Amino acid sequence: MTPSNRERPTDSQLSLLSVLWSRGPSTVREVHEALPDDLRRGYTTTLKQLQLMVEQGLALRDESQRSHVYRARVGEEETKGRLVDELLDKAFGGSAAKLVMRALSGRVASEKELGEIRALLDSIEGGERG
Amino acid sequence: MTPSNRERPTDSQLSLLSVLWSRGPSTVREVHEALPDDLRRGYTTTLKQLQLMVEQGLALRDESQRSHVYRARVGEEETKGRLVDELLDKAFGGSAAKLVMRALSGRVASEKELGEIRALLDSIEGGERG
DNA sequence: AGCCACCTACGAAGCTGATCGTATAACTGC
DNA sequence: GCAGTTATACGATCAGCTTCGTAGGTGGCT
Repeated sequence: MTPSNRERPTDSQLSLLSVLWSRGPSTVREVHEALPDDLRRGYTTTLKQLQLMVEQGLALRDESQRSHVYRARVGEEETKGRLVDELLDKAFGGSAAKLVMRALSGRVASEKELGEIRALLDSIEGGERG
Repeated sequence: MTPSNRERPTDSQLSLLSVLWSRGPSTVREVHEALPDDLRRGYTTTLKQLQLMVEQGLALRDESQRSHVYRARVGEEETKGRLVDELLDKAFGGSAAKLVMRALSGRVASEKELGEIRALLDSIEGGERG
């Protein structure tokens, strides 16, 4: 039932998806303009990518207008979750804890973020014990 | 001074590095045999990969024996840390907390792991406050 | 109608990574 | 010394991603 089972975006596709996730349904031009400068290429490149993404099941498009409107077909949470899972398998033998530790030791997290993580840990432990 | 600044392994190279990290210096054959079945290709494929990895600065080799002995040139912690950082930038806008939450909500971590994460949080907060 | 701006479609080229086949060198045992 | 086994070296292929140029359609405006 989940429409997107095997589709994983490339880095470049992920940057377009990010635009779609944050802007919602958008034309090629809108996506193109919304891209950060360092990721923006030619207009037709953005177009082609979006077309490919439709072919690959990552996006949908509405052709009812002259300027086609694209929207993400894969969810943000789901997609990012998959990326994390992949990294987990590839590099951490599936151990989320190891990944978490590496993520936290590498970068400085704000106190607010640390608090959120604690809260998450609480909810996990609370939910699992009972 | 860090010998490996730009080298990031591909998925396939990462699997070879994992063998080198766990086995230590190894011949091509040893690496080849140590690979999990689903990642093992032809022998010459493993050979070629290791040769490329030397070229790219990911591995070193000792040619003093007939069977060359390869060892990782990049550190495990460092390399995995870089992979995490990349994902962080690509998908989580650099927010370690978001990645951590996704990692923890996706998979079940053991209580031991959760405890370790808590300890890590403690040490971060303890170290940062004063 | 004619022109211009903007749109989509499509194909080509360049690059990288992965995989393998084949050629060739070196050791091992008889 | 020869055969067989095991190594390395190297080139070729294939596939996928990225990027762009160009062609052709559509709409608006004068």
